[in-house]
Amino acid sequence: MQEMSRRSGFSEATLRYYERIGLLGPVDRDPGSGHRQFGAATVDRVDALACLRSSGMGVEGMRRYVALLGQGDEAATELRELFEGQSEHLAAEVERLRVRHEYLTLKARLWQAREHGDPDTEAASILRLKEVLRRF
Amino acid sequence: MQEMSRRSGFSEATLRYYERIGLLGPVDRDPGSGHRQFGAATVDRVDALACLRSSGMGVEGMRRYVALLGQGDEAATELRELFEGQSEHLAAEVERLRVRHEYLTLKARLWQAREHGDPDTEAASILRLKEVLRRF
DNA sequence: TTGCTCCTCACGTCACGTGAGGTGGC
DNA sequence: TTGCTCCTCACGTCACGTGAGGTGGC
Repeated sequence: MQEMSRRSGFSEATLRYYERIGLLGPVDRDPGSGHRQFGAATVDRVDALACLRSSGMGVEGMRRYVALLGQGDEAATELRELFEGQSEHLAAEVERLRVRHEYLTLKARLWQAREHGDPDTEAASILRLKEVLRRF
Repeated sequence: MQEMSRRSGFSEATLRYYERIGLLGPVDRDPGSGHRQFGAATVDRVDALACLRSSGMGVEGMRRYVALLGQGDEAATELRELFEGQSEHLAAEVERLRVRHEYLTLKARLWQAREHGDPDTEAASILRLKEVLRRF
């Protein structure tokens, strides 16, 4: 369980929740302890779900993905489109986050300049911040 | 309002919520209509909040940021540390998302191969997927 | 015996979203 | 008059988080 959580980035609570609402399909249990035994197919599915979730897909979308999976190769076109769409979505998100990362770095530099009383670096940081803000 | 929402990426509902809980400080109003008039200082603050939110900071963290802002240069060290921390956090997140983006792209290619009955591309995609999964 | 990891179940929480009903200015 | 954008307020929602109380195997 712990390992699955680390691998996927989902919390243990989230994985239990996903199983409960049917996103994971049937999950085997250890007969003695009742602990979950995630099979290879479930691991693969959770990998995909983790990427889809990261790309902004919600629970309903993931339900749709699971439903398409159940149709196998018949749904190949829809599955391709689904992954293409989320891939583009995530690419755009990554780009936005890169800009915001630059902003945060510059803000750190700005406050460092103020911390040490360095007006030149401060002014330069402010200028570069304005550049970055244009890309918002 | 609309413009502020687009610029920041926050929904209008979120901006109203943030104002209500005190994150935005005092916001001017048009005397006739009661519509919000975001001043330059508020715009700057919302820019910063948007980047901090994107880097995973929650409402409590943003409250802390606003409190530090109120202390001005006295809190320069804490503000530098705050931005440095969130910057690193976001950098790591961007890296994780880049890997996941690659995964989604490969999955799209995989289903495209199945769609067109192209077993070579399918096999190649599966191999590259295994590579990507090692970087999870 | 003592940790450690896992379990279920009920309820709580965070960060907003939504809908009703209404207003000011082109 | 008709859109359009904004407003408030109350309630709803989504996606989990948490805590209580408990279990199996080193």
